[in-house]
Amino acid sequence: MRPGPADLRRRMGGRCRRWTAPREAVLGFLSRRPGHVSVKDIYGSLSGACPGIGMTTIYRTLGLLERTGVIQRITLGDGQARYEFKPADRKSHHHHLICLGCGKIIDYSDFVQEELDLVRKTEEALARRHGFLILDHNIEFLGFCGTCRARSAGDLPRPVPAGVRSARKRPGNQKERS
Amino acid sequence: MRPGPADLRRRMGGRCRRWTAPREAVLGFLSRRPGHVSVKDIYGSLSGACPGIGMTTIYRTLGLLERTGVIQRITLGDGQARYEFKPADRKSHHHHLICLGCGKIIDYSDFVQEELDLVRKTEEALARRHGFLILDHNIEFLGFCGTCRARSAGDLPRPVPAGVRSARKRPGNQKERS
DNA sequence: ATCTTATTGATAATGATTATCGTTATCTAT
DNA sequence: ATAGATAACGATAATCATTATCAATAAGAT
Repeated sequence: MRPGPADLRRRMGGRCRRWTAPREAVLGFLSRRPGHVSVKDIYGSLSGACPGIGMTTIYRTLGLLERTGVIQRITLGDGQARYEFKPADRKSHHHHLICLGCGKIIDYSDFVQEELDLVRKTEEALARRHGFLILDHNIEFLGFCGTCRARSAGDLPRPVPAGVRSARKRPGNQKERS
Repeated sequence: MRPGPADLRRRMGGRCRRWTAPREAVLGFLSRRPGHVSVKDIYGSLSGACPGIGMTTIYRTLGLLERTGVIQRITLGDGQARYEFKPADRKSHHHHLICLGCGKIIDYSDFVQEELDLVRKTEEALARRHGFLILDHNIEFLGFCGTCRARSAGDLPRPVPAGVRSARKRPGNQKERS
């Protein structure tokens, strides 16, 4: 079942001094909404749960949630960070499949077992060889989805690369920053 | 041996109409310098090879090189894109090990074989299941390097998360558009 | 109910990346 | 070599995601 307010707060452990309406609203929204959410998505969706919430507060709260480990930050290179709620159970581990044509993101969770084997082995070796403590990992596949494959069959030298960054073509731009 | 001007240009195939001094300078610099280079690194290093080159040109050239597949763009989330030359040979395939404390990046190329097995299997399944054409993949491990482990032994609730994003604490910020 | 101070939010500042647009220089054809 | 068409350059202004400030507000402790 979906986590309630008390559960959400509990997940913060002693990592914050005060639990406020904006924090409840942001975390609640993320926990309830699957997928990769941008800051503007959040801002635009909180008029009900927390009217008058400011962008600054959202950014600050996201930073808090991220370092607490309750949410994950994802940077695709389109100049805008995305956030994703991390369910408490380990089962929901997944990775991303990104279309370079339209920017669509697909989550997949196949081969989790094989992946974990590889990852565990790699982690041990990296720890031994470089003195690193591994906490997390990301795997992403880049390519073209069915629709984009059909549309752009073999015209590589197009003016704009087409890529996750295609979003940049519009108005201003990011910064991407990563 | 290191690729010469003619080699560099050849690698562009028919993907650009004219070969110019700025392009030669940017690609030459990247091909010669290992690691993850920022736009400012490039700008600051080209006073010799191409005096007077403008930021705009650098950005445009990087975009061209990226969609041609000669270089790879890396976004770590610190608001600044990095670029890396892709050697022609397949041997140099590697991934990144990122320290959340100081942002240091270590390249590693262990377990390439196991990784390739996993990747191939995953690619086939994803292609079948989602109609995707996979072109590339990225794997990165996040954690703390030896130095940072020692320094911050167990004081998680620190004001600033410490993370790749630590760079953001300084002056302005990204936008990490990546 | 009162007090301390963590949080908030309006506003200005930052800085990476793009859009413009007149100028320059690469290639092609002569 | 030379001339012409136009791809590419570069100075400058514009965008926009993210941060820094700072006075006002409100959680949580006493």
